Amino acid sequence: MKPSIENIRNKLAEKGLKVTPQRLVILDAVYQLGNHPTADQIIGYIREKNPNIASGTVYKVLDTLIDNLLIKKVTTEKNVMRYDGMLENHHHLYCSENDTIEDYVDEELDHLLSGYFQSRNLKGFRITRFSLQINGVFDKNSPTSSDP
Amino acid sequence: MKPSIENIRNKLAEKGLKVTPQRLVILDAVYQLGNHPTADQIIGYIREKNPNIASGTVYKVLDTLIDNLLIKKVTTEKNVMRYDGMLENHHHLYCSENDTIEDYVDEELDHLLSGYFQSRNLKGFRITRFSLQINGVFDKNSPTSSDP
DNA sequence: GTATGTGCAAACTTTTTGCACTTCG
DNA sequence: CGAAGTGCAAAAAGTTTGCACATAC
Repeated sequence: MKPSIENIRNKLAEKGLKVTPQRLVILDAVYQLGNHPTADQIIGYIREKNPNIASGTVYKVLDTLIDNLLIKKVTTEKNVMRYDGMLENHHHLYCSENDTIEDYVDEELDHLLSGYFQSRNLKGFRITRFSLQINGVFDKNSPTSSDP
Repeated sequence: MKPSIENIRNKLAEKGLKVTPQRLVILDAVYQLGNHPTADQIIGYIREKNPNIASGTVYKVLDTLIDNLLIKKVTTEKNVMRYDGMLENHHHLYCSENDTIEDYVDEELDHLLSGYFQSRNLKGFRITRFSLQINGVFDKNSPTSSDP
């Protein structure tokens, strides 16, 4: 599932980016950490094995990866940026209880939405993409939306 | 359309908040500025007529207003918070070209979405609300989504 | 009068920047 | 070798905090 280092090397090369150890390790960290890590979490993770990396470098590399469409930014209500290695069209489940963000892939929803906006053209606005922020709470009891 | 000062006074009082000049002027600024202002824009606007307000106060008041459900935060890809005086359920049009965010009210869309998620229950996640981020560009030519 | 709110200035967190040095290709 | 990338340390930007003073109710 998670791309191998060799795989990551290719992704960088395909974009014409120089393959540096820092870039490998940063992109790998985004994949390994999975749950939409902050820059800080990425730095922490990397420094375990690679204590010499500069935080400025991490920010620069993350920006480069974003510019080259290898990762995406995820907006949050806190003022920290979070990063996402998933590139396919998807939405997000925001859980306020423990600040987690889960990817939510739902092609049927995508079709529903694009169909909706195709008929109902927003005049003066050309849509490039959309994503649904779904807020709520993860719940161990898996309740239905209608509790007694 | 925009609430009068008297109206704002009532909103604060209804929530059991003390009606201070700072709160009046800050909430008024959010309404007047309209387009999802940043704290900085709010401070700038207020200082024109009221140069003595402290920025710490503005942040504290904004937090109070959020806690009391008088305004909402709007997330952005930049790391600045933006504030929104519109409370009704709505979505946002993000225009990357000039960093504007427009409110988008569409009850039909709301019904479509809540209907969709009622049937298709996300197991383990209790949805409290959702909002659609619609990214794109405002365009003077009002093109359809299917250009030749 | 008292709980609540404000001003101020300092501190904190996150992110950006500039420049000499290094490295990938 | 040369263009591109990194480290470092300083600083910018945005926001939070603590505490003495002020004010709404």
